[in-house]
Amino acid sequence: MTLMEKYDPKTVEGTWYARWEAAGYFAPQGDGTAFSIAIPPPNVTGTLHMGHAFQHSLVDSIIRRRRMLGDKTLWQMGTDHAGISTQLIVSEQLAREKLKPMDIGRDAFIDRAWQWKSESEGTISTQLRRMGASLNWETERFTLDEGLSRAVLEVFIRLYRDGLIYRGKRLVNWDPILETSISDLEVIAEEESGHLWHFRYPLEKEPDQYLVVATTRPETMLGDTAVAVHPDDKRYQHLIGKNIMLPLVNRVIPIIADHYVDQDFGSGCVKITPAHDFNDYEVGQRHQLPMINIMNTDASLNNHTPEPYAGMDRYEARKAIIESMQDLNLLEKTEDHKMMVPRGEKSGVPVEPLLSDQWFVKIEPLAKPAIEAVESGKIEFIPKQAENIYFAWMRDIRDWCISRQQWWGHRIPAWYDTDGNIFVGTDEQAVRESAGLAPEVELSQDEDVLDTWFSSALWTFSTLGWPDQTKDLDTFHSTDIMVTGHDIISFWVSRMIMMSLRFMEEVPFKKVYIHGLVVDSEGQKMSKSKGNGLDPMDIIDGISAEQLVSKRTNNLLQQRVREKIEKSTRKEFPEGIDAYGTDALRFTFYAIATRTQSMRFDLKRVEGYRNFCNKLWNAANFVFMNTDDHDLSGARHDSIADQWIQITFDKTSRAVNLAMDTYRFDLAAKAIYEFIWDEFCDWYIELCKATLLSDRTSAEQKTGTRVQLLTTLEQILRLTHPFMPFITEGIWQKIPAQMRQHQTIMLAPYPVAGPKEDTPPSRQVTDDIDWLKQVIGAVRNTRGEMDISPARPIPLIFYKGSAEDRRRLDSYTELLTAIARPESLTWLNSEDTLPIANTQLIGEMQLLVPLENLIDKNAELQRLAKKLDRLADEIKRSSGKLANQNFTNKAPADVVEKEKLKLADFEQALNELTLQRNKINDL
RNA sequence: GGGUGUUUAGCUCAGUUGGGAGAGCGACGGCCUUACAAGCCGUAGGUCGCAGGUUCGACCCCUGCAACACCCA
Repeated sequence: MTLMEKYDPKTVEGTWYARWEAAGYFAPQGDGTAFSIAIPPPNVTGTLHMGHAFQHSLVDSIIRRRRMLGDKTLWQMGTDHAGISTQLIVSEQLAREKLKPMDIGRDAFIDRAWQWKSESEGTISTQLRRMGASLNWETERFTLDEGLSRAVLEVFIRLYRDGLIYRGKRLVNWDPILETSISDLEVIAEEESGHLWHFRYPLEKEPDQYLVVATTRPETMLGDTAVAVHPDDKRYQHLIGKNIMLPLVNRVIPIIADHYVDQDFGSGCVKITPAHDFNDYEVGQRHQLPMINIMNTDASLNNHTPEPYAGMDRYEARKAIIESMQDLNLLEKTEDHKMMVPRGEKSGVPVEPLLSDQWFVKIEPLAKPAIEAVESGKIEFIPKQAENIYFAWMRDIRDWCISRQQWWGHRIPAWYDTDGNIFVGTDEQAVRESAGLAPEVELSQDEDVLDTWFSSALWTFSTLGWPDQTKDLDTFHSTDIMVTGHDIISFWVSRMIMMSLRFMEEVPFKKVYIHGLVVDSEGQKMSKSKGNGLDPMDIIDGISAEQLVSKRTNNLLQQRVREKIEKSTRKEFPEGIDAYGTDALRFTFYAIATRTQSMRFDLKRVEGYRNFCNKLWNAANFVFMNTDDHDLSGARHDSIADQWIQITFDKTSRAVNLAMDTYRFDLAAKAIYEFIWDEFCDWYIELCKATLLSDRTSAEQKTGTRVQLLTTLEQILRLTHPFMPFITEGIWQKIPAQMRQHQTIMLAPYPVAGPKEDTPPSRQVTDDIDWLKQVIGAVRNTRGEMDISPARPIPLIFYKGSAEDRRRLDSYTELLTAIARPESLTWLNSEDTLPIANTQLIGEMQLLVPLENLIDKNAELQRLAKKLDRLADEIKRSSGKLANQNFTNKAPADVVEKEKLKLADFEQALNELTLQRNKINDL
């Protein structure tokens, strides 16, 4: 049963996923320990980006390994409704029909949103399946489905009753395009260049005197209700308590003293606009300043502002105000200024701090136990340092604004009567009943919906059936680990911890693995606007340069940006992207999953692992070629190589299991890669050829080798399956059935080697193979250095060897002959005279290749000179160390002893090679 | 401004109790050796960011500095 000649990922990956899913392998089974992970819910209408692909690859390896280890494993699937994003998309669809949401109304809008959801929800699931993610689809959930909505209601109502949800007028981040509040976390502040305008504010009683205030946002002056100076600022102390006549508005406002002011910034005077700046808001609270809201929800100025500014857009007003101030000779100067501009993550426009009625969760009482859960170790962050991000956020946390002025989401279960009294309950009927409201009392429900993260915060338990006490909830909560990015600790991880502790009275997960960010080969964050993103599907399936360019520049409005992206894309991917397959992509993710905050993604790396797949494929091909059509049931005799490969495999499986237990995916990948390529392919298979191709080896020996080839391959496949699920299943299914006790490799046991085996017999085996490797290495070295074709047999002389060397040479002549291709093997004792020869040292023993007819005298002398130089350096270093009494006195005895042995080795090598050099020199 | 992290071969990165600097890719040289040229064999290449300190001994621990990245103001 030979395999195809060349590894083709498309053919290999084929239909396995569909078969696994149909067979129900992803569902929890057996009666092992429960092990569960909840997927960080992707947006239901979204697509899979590199970060997702990376993250889910990591989780899938964890899940697949646990499943193979016999755990009752659940990877819970689900999606969220992505409130703002979806609202935006539907609004854009409407805009193309020249409609606004208001034109069609709330119900029709929500219908459109559901329609869009059903059209696009398949994308992300298909992509997850392409990644091989072994999610349990049978219990898939959605934040807006019936059960999860019930959970949201329950939580809202209970928090409200407990006084942890309140409604209030607060300054919130307002997105003037979306016309909704957004949370702190949905605001992206980036440095931009702007201006600092210095305005003169005249004193009320002495109009010829003035203070200078500097502002980056002149339009807000219309809402100023104070000017603040630092209490210790000597320049202004005499003015504290006096008043300013606010220009343009002609409002009298006080000069106050507050420590918030930075004396060294600008003039040291700060205008205070409590209704339009977060810091000013705090100052305003401290000094009981009036708050004057000067903006409408679209960021135009409202009628609290004087003519002619009322009705102007904020930037129009800015221009007009600067001009007016200049006309009044109140503009002292204008400076260029770099500042952080907060923009809405979704809309991209600068957000406005705006005073409005919003719903809030009082965080402090929830945060306290959440902090304790991490401090006490009930929840463990991996890596540990990530806890700092969490603590920093949690200890300085503000109340969470949970209302959004949108339609797509969980509508806030609050009703108002005409007097503005608030009633909270599951529905209007329930509210009326519990509040004993007469039927004629008019009630209207709050128009707003809840922040998407409010429902996501309940994720670990709501997906398992809560508020119902289901069996799944009982079995799988707390979940075992949450795998997510550091950017989402505050958004989501912290909130899940708070909510789970409150409502489940247990942690949502026992561990949090925080992974880094996947960035492009230049170290830049991947983003649509930069056009440097990669689609995981394109790496799996391949894509032409043309398609890639059009994909990256699609939907980009600015011509200049399009051209730039096209240019950089064509430069980086002149030939497009090859189809590398899921297995190679996944393996790349494991290999780069180190402990750093960001990982550069380089396609060269994927190519390397695609080659690795090809290597594995061909190794399997070799194994099958040599085992098919052979009777493997007969007596077997295991060679040294057969024993060695099993010992080495066990070592590898120990390393992989340890790496996975400590979440070092990179080390696991490395151990597997090195075992398969270096040990199995480069050494074991080559050694096997010696046995299999020789007519001097017995049938028992051949059988031993054939069985061990198959056994090792089968174990490799199981060890590698969690990382590369497709190729491993593909090959595994071709292993003779009697060696497979399961229908699928997915449910076959994961290789776990017993305690470390360092018994004398096993050490003997590995030492012997090491000796063989060294001898063969020395021969190859000689051939390489002396430019002798591998096809040309050369005489080999073993000189000054020990009895052990002699035993090995006698035992492994067959193997040595097959690989090293000697013309002859000669054993010389130390008293024998030596021929002129190339010399390689193997411990005490020398391996000589006589130089007659082979020699290039100068080249050989050069080679030896180089080696001698190196040895001289080492000897200098080593002897210097040993001459230092401090070292010999203070260092541990074994370290000193080791150093002495080293020095002796170096010196011996130096002597031998010097002798050689002199001989050659004399030629 | 505060916090976190990074700085090791040309590139991307490992280096887990402080004791002889590693891998992959790339480069160079040689091989169509009967699984694999997506391969095989070999070679070269590093004051481990800089400056101090601790130590018999520092890529590793401490201090300072620099550059870069991310997070929070």
